[in-house]
Amino acid sequence: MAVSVREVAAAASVSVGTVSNVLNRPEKVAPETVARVLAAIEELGFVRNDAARQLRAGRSRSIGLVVLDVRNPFFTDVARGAEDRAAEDGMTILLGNSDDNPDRERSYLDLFEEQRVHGVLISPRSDDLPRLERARSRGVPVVLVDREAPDRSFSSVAVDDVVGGAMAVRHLVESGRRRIAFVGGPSSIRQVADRLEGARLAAAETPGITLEVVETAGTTVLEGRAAGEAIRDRAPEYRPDAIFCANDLLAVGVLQALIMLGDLRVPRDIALIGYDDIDFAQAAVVPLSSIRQPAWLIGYTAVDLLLREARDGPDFEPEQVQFQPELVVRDSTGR
Amino acid sequence: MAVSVREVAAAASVSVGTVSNVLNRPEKVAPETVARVLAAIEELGFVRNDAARQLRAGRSRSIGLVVLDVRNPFFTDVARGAEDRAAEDGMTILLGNSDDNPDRERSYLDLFEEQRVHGVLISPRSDDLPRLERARSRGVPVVLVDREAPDRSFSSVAVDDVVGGAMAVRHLVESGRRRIAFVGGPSSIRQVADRLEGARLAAAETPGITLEVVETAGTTVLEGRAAGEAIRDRAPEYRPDAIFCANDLLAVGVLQALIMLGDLRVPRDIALIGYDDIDFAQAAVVPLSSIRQPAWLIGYTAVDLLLREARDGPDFEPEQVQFQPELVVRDSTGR
DNA sequence: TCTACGCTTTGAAACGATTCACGACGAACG
DNA sequence: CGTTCGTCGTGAATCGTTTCAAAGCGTAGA
Repeated sequence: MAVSVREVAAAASVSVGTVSNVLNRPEKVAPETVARVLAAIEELGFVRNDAARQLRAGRSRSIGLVVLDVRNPFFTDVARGAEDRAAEDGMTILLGNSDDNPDRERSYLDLFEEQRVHGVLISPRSDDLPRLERARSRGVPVVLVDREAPDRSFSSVAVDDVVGGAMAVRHLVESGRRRIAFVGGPSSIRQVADRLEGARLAAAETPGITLEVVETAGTTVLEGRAAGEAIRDRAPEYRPDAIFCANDLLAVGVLQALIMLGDLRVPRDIALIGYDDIDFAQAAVVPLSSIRQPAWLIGYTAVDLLLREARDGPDFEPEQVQFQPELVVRDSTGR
Repeated sequence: MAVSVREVAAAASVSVGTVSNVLNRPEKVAPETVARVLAAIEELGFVRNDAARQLRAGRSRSIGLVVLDVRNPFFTDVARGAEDRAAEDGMTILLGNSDDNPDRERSYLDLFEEQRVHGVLISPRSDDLPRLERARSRGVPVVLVDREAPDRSFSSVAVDDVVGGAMAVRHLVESGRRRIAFVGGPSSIRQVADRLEGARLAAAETPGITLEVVETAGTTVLEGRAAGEAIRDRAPEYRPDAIFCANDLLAVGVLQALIMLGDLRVPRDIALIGYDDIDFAQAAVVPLSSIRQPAWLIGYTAVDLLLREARDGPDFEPEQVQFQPELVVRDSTGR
């Protein structure tokens, strides 16, 4: 059924070795022979079998990427950055999304290991570092995305979420807000926990500021809407005067609840700030203030580190790249 | 370096065949032996080499999916549907995005063929059907997503974009609009062309309706903003009183240009309707009317067809599934 | 005691591309 | 004319898993 090098070789009256050379090192083969082999390939419709290739090579030409949620534009931007850098070296990205589920995360890791990927990029949900250690000890480079290893044992590309969280709350406080609510969860997600920590630090800087936590089960628009409805339905005196959402998706949901399904005004009654500065933040009902992260660059840099680690082998020195978040002020916090 | 079945076999004092059986048909092996082999696997840290597995099996356990743009939430939803259905059969989705670039589309197809994927889902940009024919003739099932084959020679899952386009314009006309602009492009994208065709049909139904086409180079928020700015900057008498965008991303961009960067009011000055009904449509500055498509279901169904085709072999009868679009009215068309 | 049967296990063959030591050939050189 | 060198091409060995015909072994029935 499938056409193999052997048949191509027969058709072109050369050996299989020559066919392989035409495919991989054409300059080593006489031009005339190259032409003959290419003609045979064309005629027979030969397509290289990547599995056989990989088997021989020992590893594949792809890189695994596990993200928390593909539906979040932030992560698709990261993926694009990764894809672009990978393409420069003729590599491919295998994209998996864990949905913040440790089992899914693990199953993607297993899958990637079986595929003998060139390396794994992961924004690990849980603190399953031992597992990552093991992968690495098997020779699979691992780069942490959007998260740093506690002991700097892994390379990582991250943005300081504690600083970002503090930025957001400091901005709210400076705009005159006092009763702040943090909407986000679950706290098992590192990003969420860090942003909250930053928020706490910033809140503590000024006396009289209260910081309440409204925990959500996830970070989607839907969950944001639910949290927003809960806040909207409180008696006015129990409502916060500002909300900081762990990401823009949540903020969009909160916005829907407050404005569209309720009759609160943003920012008059409640100020709102999100995180990630996705494309839609700017076009929201009330343009959303947010904390911007260089998503594309994160992905690009992560693959870059990964490839360097793969090249240098086990004596590679892990490297931590840290980007700084940036405050983007729009109407939702009362410009 | 890497641990192979051979070493596991040696460690457990069995043959390689038995190790393989433990992995694939444990019920055929004596329980005690299974335990011994599993212990050896655990101890040596054995990980199956998928390349070798595939080489033997002849094809991989993944399905290729080429989408036009991963940044469009519509397509990530399709991808999620596909992933969910694939997972039911222990398969994986390989995601590639063509960016509406025929070269990229082709290179992903090549890649998938080399990987010996189980099949390919594609929303083909160009009319490169011959290429798809060829892939299929090599035994790779192909299912068209969001597009139908002219001659019904391929299975497909689609939504009738002509009907959807007509729906949108009919709604605008019924709301009292007369001078309609269609924003979208390039027309080489089938979805864009079809939606425009539907728009033309609907416009022709009522005398006195004009339909102008504002062609864009792509379907992103950015391009929408550019088109919106061009329209905004016209003298009032040359402005349309309604805009139909080929997708929600464009509509969001137009919205930004009209309202945030300009001072036109939606829907008072101009009504606006998009397409896809992505999550953000509802939370836009002015909640966006749109034409909804069952994205997740499209992906799910496409994989389902694909797997059926793979099972039934070459005598499979191509099947066309067609979903109906649905009008969602929100403020942007003046509810 | 012998045959038949079922349950386990065995191990060589196969999948297809790549590699590499080696051979063939011709040209250049002394 | 013999030697050396360079260019091309060869084909067996290899990667790791799965498959499958066959064999080993114990038990039950004849």
